Amino acid sequence: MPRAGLSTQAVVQAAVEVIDDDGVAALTLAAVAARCGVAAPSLYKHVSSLAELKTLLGVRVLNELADRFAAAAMGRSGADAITALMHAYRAYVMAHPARYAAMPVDPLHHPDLAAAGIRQLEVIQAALRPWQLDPADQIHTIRKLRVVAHGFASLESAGGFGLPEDLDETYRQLIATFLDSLPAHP
Amino acid sequence: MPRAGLSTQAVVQAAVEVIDDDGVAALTLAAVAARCGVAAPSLYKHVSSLAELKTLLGVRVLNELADRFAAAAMGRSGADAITALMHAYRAYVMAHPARYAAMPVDPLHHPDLAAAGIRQLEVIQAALRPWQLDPADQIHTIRKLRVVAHGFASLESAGGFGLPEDLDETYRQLIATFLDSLPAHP
DNA sequence: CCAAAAAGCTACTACCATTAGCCTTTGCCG
DNA sequence: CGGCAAAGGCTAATGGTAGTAGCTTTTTGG
Repeated sequence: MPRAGLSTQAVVQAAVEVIDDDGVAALTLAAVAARCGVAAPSLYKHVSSLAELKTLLGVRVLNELADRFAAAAMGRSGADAITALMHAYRAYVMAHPARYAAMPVDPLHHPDLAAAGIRQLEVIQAALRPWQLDPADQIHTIRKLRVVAHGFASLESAGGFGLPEDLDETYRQLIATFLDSLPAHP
Repeated sequence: MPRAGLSTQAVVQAAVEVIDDDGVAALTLAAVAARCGVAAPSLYKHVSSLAELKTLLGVRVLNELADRFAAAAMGRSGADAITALMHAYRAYVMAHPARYAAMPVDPLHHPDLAAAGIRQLEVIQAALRPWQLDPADQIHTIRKLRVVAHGFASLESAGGFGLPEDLDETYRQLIATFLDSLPAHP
């Protein structure tokens, strides 16, 4: 019985590979165990339940997207930074649709997910700084940005748009409309 | 062994009640059978599989939302009609979040769902008629409307907005921004 | 070098979808 | 009105799922 050398993060990594290959519905402990070369009950040494594995997967994916956000915003400001953020969001979702489907939509309500969710928020807040919005306006603005990015990305990744062509143009118009809705900034 | 008097539509109705009560994750044949007062295998006389039941549920929900759309648009035109449609969308989702979660996002790709999906589309097309958009613009415009309505409603119904207050204002702004992005009409 | 913790395993339970095959009710036709 | 076939229930069984219990082996730390 040689030891497989697993760890919690290795199990999460296997879960990512399972959903990348076969979709989020194929995420079972049996599939993860098979990929790790281990019997299913052995996973309980590293993960307390399937629900916890899904939460850990959520943390992983939230952080991955926050990294993309930070990279996209770096060295840009104003409308340029916002545009880059929104394109980074869409690019991530299309590159990893199953991971996006595994990303919880309400991270702030779960203690283990909140930190990763806040990382994303902070990047957006920083990008909006040039507009010097008052706190209430800032909340509405961040919400609207999320609505546009999440709405478009979730529809696109789920095949919700009938015709595949011209989606770049639709998204470009959405970003332009969102930017137009912001007050002028110095 | 008195007969329960089931039918396919009665089974779908029981499925609606199951998800309304316990969420979309609780939709199992066992739960539906219990609500019908019947053993689980008996459902196969009316429904060929759980997957088919989910499709039928999707048809039901798509048509229900299309009905709301039609009712909201009736007797209105222009920006007034669009505003009413978008509020009807949000109101339906908040009244029946589990049904919305059971609504397929890509109905046009499934033959059994396409008709119901097209009903929704036609109501939106009719509401946009005053703008006399050319076909390409019409596609982009309908997509943008869906992005805003679906993005907001799916985030709200999933608890994706941290603070509950002022959501009416956020949605109002989104609708206003969408309407501003349309060309002026006569 | 040994003891204890960590990390595997098998065996088991409970629940799920689905199939097979049986039996009773229902409705139609002679 | 009788009977027969179809329809709509049922139980039993299969294979897949999450999770638990308890055992064995490996690793590690004193």
